[in-house]
Amino acid sequence: MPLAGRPTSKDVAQEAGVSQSTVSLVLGGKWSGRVSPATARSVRVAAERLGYRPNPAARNLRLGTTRTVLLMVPTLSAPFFGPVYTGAARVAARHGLGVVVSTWPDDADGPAESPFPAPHEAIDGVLASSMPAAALERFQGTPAVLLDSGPHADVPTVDFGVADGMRAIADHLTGLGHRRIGHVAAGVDQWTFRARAETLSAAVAALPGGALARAACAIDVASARDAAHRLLARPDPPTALVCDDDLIAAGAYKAARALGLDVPGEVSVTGFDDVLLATALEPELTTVRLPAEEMGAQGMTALLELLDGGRPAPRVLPGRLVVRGSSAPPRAPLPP
Amino acid sequence: MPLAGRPTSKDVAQEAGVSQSTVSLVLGGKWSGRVSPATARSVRVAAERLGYRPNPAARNLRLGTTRTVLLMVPTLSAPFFGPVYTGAARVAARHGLGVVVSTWPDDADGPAESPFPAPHEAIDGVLASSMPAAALERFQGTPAVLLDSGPHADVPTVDFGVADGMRAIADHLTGLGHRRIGHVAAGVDQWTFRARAETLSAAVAALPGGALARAACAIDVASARDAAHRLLARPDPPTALVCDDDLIAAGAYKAARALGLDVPGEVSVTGFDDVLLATALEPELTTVRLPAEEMGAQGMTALLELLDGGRPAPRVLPGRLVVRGSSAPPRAPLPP
DNA sequence: CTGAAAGCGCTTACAG
DNA sequence: CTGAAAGCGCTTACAG
Repeated sequence: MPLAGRPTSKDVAQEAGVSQSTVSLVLGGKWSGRVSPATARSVRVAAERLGYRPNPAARNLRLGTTRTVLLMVPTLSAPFFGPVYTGAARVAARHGLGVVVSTWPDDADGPAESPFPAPHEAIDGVLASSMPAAALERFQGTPAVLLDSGPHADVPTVDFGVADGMRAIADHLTGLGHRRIGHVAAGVDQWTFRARAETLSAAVAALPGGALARAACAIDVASARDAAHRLLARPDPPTALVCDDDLIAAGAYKAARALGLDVPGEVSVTGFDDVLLATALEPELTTVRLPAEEMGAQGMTALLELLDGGRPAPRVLPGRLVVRGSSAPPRAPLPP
Repeated sequence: MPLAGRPTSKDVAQEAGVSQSTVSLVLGGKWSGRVSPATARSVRVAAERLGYRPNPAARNLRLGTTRTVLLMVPTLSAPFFGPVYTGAARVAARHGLGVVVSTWPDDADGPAESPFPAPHEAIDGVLASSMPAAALERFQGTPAVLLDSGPHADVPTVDFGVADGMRAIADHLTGLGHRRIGHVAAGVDQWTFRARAETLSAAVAALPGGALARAACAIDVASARDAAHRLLARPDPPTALVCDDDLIAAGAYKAARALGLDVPGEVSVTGFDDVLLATALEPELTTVRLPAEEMGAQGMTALLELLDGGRPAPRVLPGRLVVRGSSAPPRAPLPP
């Protein structure tokens, strides 16, 4: 019972010798012209002496709003979500709102079927990022904006121009002369990865002589390394590995090195996202920069609009191809 | 006014033709033996039909607890905090608590002096990680545990054995034969970095012929690269760079490469933390593994103890030296 | 088995 | 300038 024993505004009132409503007026900053300066001062002194802090639950109940927004993400370990939060928090702060982050509850634990909101759902709205296809029901009744989760009929969305980004990668590589492409694909059930796979498939299929091989992996270095290794060990290995994520590209680098293949001399590698890791790698990674912070900001803007009773239009944020040192023309094939 | 118009338990009661207290009993799962199954069913149906969700603010006020804990971190962009969250959330879930994350508010925005808690402080307790020296006052009155913030007289703490970890790095390098050490130091006002600097200084000072040069940087690749470059460009360059963070080590790699220096052949590099990046780099990074997830778990355990009225003892979690490919004996000095 | 009522701690008309 | 009172939406004794 952590709040038990905490002083309330009533205690402060008693200490200051005034009424509870006067305390509320003074500490709420609405006293000028309504309470004498001397009384206000004594209230402040009493509050300070008692270490009084208003009970947020009471205030939230009374006001009908918590001025807090929840950002839901699949994981906090992916570097992508830091900037999303930053962008959202920046816009929120400008409107006097706080942002709090949480991850999808592990369905392993606890009764998933509780009709009750999780406690941290004492919030005004939700920004749900990179949602697994299903999980939207949890928010019925809570204003929500979907980030990086694909188009949706009923809910406002902010997405990246993933297809354009993937096409830019494909164009870049085929422009360099690559024809045998390997796709090291994130085996994750999210819209963005489905869109990446479909776009790449279509782009390579449209290419005379194009051939696509695909290997799926988890979004971690070891799993990506193994998947890339499978592709590179084929009898007709790809000359370029298109990776669904910068982290996956790091795994591809490792696979190439293990096979004694130079990047980009013997195999080109591309990433997706342009997180910090992209420039920490050697060679620096050709990738598509996704404006994560902008996604957070636009998402929060849309949510504010929604909370205001508006119907925010879907937004799509273009990615941008960033060519660095990991892509080059394929080595001329040796005569058979 | 996002909550306006939402159905309340009163609406459900009316819809089901029962009293509000019966609704509360049924939906709260405390009805068996007190409400007839038929009534319970009709309440559930009515709640479903109206899309009723209990108001968490009312429930929190009534119960005096939110069953939510706030994890405060300096930034969400550092990969270190993902595992801290995971560990804390795991322990919390076991006790029916939720964890929510937030960053230190940018003091730039807003009136820092508000006597009111930020809205997201509708919580039972705080896990404050890697605090800037000052910021503790914000929690007066809220049960708090300090993570990675150094010892504290009044507040329970969980810390890493940073000094031991740094000594292990120093011993490893001096054991290899290094004498001229460069410290690429995080210029951040946090206990952990002060402890790292002091320990390294002492270790090198205790070493016959030991010499330490230090350059400070921000915790990002570019800033670290510049700092490392300054050290390596000295007339008597260090043969080993001790970096305060794995990310800083990535910058040191870049500086070495820019100067044509092989790692570890011509300069050894060590990191700290052992985040994912450490094994994505080439060569893989010698570093100290800090058990971040364990810190989150132990911190939450301590907080639960505190909420239970206990006085949890300070905890120190040992780091572990992980030797990989980035450290080697120094090249024998050429005769003068 | 069911309902009327108290009360959590605030904010804000309203009365004086 | 100040205070008494209503009410936000719950949970939980208590009475019947």
